[in-house]
This record gives sequence, structure tokens and C-alpha cells, in this order.
Amino acid sequence: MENKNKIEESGYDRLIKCGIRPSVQRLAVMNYLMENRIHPTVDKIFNDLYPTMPTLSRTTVYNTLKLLVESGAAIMLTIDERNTRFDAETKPHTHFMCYKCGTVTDLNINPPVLKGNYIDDCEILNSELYLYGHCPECVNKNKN
Amino acid sequence: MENKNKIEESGYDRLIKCGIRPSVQRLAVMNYLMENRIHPTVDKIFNDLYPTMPTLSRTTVYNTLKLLVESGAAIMLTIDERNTRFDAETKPHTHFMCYKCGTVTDLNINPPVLKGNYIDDCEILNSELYLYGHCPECVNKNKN
DNA sequence: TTCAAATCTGTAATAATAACAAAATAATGG
DNA sequence: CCATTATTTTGTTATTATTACAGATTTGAA
Repeated sequence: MENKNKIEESGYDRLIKCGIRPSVQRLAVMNYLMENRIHPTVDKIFNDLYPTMPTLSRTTVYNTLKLLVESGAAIMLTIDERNTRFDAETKPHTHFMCYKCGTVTDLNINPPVLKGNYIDDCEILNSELYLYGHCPECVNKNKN
Repeated sequence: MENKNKIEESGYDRLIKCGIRPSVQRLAVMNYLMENRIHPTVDKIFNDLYPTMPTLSRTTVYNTLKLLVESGAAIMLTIDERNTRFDAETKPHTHFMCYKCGTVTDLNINPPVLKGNYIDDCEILNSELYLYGHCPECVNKNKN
């Protein structure tokens, strides 16, 4: 995996490659996801973009994320029961969520790559490996 | 994996083993999950139990499922973005959801067993492998 | 049998997401 | 460059899953 916190490709290039017209709003969301590998929720994205884009609508963030996922420019994670989260890294990798602080991070462990195979006659198009537990920060916090 | 559609243990025994007092409602939900390995949503469980238990409350189903998961008598799946789903099979196994019909099934492929390990200093307590694609029924439906 | 604890129930509140229609913006053809 | 059309964005409203809560019921123990 490359740099943990940033993807070395421009948001513009990613949108074009995925056949998405690069409006200001779409670029903002795409760039946000590529520069902030924190698996943000819709609310996090909206709140972080809003100060510099005061006309931005929450609906646009929803619409844009839906478009990004459908076009393969990002993936949606259901690791968090409460909110859907989004990631600009579309290559298979493993996600972890801390039960205590709720943070979602990437883990350096390869998930099984099953896309394209048939298993029990099911055609596999996508897969996600989700791990849950305690992150280093929360593990240390409880040592006292 | 044993019989695909039923778990060979009584709901009563499972509740006792997990330290849960076996009320009528809890038994009904536990038995339903053990006899119907369909990874049902809360609504599905409620609607299926309601005819034979007309005093049952949806809130009780929510409360009971929460208790079952916390006590280790069942697991919660977040494979489906829209609804949480539940499974009485608590041993690690792989889940599949069909993009077309939404059905969730078990797959005969072993997930990586990582519980108890530390990965990147994260203490792993649980893991889920979710696969997505087209189930045999929906694959065949489109062959025409 | 009585009292306290546990459980269940129904309603009301919350919060995430989707539907929709009007306004704004961008693209196209003359 | 203007007029028309298509696309995108926006804000409001609706929907739906889930949670909070308080009163009613049931259970268990003394």
C-alpha cells in the first residue's frame, strides 16, 4: 500500500478516468476523499467542506458519493452500523474499526481476492474484509 | 459447516449457555434465528413471529437482538447497507449478498481467522468477510 | 401473598437517507 | 453571442430504521 494518508493521483484525473464530469462540487468531494484517508461519513465530508463552500448542500454530497461509487471512483464501507463511510482507495484492502473510539483505519493485511470467481455458483463481484477490536490508542488508554 | 438451514442445539440451551434468562419472547427470537438461517432483518423477524404472538412488540425484538449479540448468542451483520441482519451461527463463516435480489447466504469458503491477534498494534476481537455479486437464481434469470 | 426486580409494550423522538421539484449552471447549435 | 436544452445543484419534505423512555406486566424471592 502506498502512503497511508494520500493517494498520488489528482481528483480531476480520477473523475475523468471514471467518466464523471468534474463539477466544482464533485471535485471537492473527490479531492477530499483522496487527501483524507479517514473513511469519513457523509456528515464529516459535508461539515469539513462547508466552511470553504458555504453554498454546498448535503444532498449534493449524497448525490456525488452515490455517483462516485457507481462509477468506481470510490467505495462504500458498511463496516460501521450507524453510518456509511467512503474511501477513495478502490484496490482491495482490509478495514478495521475500533469498538471504543469508532475510528476506521486500513490494515496491512491482504484480504482474500475473490472478485471474478464463482463460489457455490455465486458470481463474486466485490468483497470486504472488516476487522473489529481495539486500536492502539484505546488499548494504551486502558493500561492504568 | 453443519446443516445449512438449522442449528442442532435448542434455543433454550443457547440462551442458558449465554447467561440469558429465557423469557417467552427471547426464546421465540432465539429459536427463530436458529431454525431460519436466512440472516433476517428486524422487520422480517417481527413480521414472522407476530401472527403467533400478537402481543409482541417491535421494541422487544430490538431489545432482544441487542441482548443476544452482547451475550454472544448471535451475531449482527452489516453486510446490508439498509438494515442490520442477524445470524445464530456465531462461528466464523463467510457471507454473501446478491446485488439483485438482496438475499444474504452463507458461503462455503473459510474466512481468515484473525480473532485474538494483533495487527498493526490493533487488537482483533471480531472479523467479517462479506462478498457481493449475483446469486445463482439471479444469474440464471438473466440468461435469455 | 407481597414486594422488588426484571421484562415487555407502545408511543414519541432521533437520525440517516431518499424523493422531488425548482433554481442555477453548463453545453450546444444557430 | 444568444437562445434553447440538458445537466447539476439546492432546499424542503418524506421515509425509514433505530433508540429513548415511561408505564404496564410479569417473574422471582422472601
